[in-house]
Amino acid sequence: MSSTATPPFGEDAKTLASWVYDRLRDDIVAGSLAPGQKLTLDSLKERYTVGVTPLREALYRLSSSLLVEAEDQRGFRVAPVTVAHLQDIISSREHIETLVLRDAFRHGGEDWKAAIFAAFKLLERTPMYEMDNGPISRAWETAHRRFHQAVLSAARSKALLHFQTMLWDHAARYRNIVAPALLDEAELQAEHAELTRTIEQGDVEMACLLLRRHITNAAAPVLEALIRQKGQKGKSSGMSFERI
Amino acid sequence: MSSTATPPFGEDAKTLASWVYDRLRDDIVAGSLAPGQKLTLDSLKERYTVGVTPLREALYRLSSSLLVEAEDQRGFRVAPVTVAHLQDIISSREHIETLVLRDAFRHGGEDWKAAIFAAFKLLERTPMYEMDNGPISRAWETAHRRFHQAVLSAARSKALLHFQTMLWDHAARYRNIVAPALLDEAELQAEHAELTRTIEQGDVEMACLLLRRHITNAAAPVLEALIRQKGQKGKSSGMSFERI
DNA sequence: TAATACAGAATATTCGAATGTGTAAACAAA
DNA sequence: TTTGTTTACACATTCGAATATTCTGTATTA
Repeated sequence: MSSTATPPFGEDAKTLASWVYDRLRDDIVAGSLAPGQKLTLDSLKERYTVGVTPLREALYRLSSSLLVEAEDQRGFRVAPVTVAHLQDIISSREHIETLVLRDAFRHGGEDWKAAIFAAFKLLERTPMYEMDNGPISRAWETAHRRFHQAVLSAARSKALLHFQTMLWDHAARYRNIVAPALLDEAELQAEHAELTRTIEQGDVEMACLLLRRHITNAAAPVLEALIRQKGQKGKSSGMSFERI
Repeated sequence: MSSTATPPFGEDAKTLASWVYDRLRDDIVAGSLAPGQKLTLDSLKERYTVGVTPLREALYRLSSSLLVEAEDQRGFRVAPVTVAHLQDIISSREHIETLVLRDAFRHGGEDWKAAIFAAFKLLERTPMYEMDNGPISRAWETAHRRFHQAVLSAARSKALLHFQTMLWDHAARYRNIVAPALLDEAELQAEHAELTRTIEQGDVEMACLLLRRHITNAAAPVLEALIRQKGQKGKSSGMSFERI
């Protein structure tokens, strides 16, 4: 359930602070740390077996990308999940990714298109679910991310790419929390295929349109489910507590 | 030169970490901490008379907004200043602020327009320079920021407003570092006036066009000066060291 | 000469303990 | 009961010291 790896940092993190940052981000995006949940230093110390120093550094980094809320003298909590916020994320992604895609077209060459195709093929071979009604598979999440990254990779704007990454994490979180088993794999993959083909043909306008529509479509069931959830329970499922 | 206030936090910061964060951001944006400069914990400890803990927390926050570069086990440095980066900031601002302004038009009412007018009037009364050939006055910077904030304040998108704030800080830094005494006060204020008037009249398209042009125009002399600087000195003025 | 190895200094990272701040329960007064 | 006050506890913040890593200059070797 929770990511119970011990500090001996497995991958490329060279400090505890970076290691626990990656871990916290993943756990928040995956939903293992619930929206609105209070992040006590003591509980996190136990969960990740690190001291407060690297924890606080990681939490502050996450607060800058709005996945964590920090308030002076009152600690940290996981960013809440609201309909308005999801709508904001979706709409911002549509705008930003369109801008970035145009930028990518301006600077991308054949290698760019080849990388997209490779990422698409890899994604195609990766199943979205490992069990029925289970969570979205980690492997698919990675491949999906890589595909969209490849699509935008030719863009030069560091700033917009930075924003895109932030928005992506938020969108992924909503997918995982609200609609673990709600996505239509075939439909998504068809959209990826069409986007790949259109980019290969060099049709900027159509590609932007498709990307935008892809974001809308993929988010639609998530948004609907969230609206239903929020409508029903006032506080029942301790999933998300609103502002005090 | 440097901001030598002692920790007894003057304004609203309730922790040393937040206080030193504000201070560092201001000093980086003002150029008191030079681009590319190494930010040793020891030197910062002395400069601000705080321990390493709040310092590191503040530095990590700044690294998320790209004003500071952090590298594991190698500490922190002020983000370098480059022509490509400035161009990216300008172009991103044009795109993002246009989006946000459209959003503001969708949701803003008379109170919004009134707030813009008030901020404009305040800015009009604030002189940009206190001495000839000196730095841009703090008061003008604040009033200028407030005016542009007012223009965008009716927008609902938290995400885009967050991005806008980040970009603004970067743009302000380039203004301060590259072209302290280069801006044409009268021209800028004329553009502010025209923008205010156009928004009052409710002309969305024209307002977006003007805002975009304002960003371009205001940045132009800064960009030119930077290109000249970079062209001349390889390393002479220890102002900016490029990547290793 | 160039490349490598090493010692010592400089620096970054992390922990545990001390301090300060907010919060909720217990109590007192109205 | 309601309102305000105190107190005790939980928690966040911060420091100084201990540890680990990187950097710099010097010596060694091919």
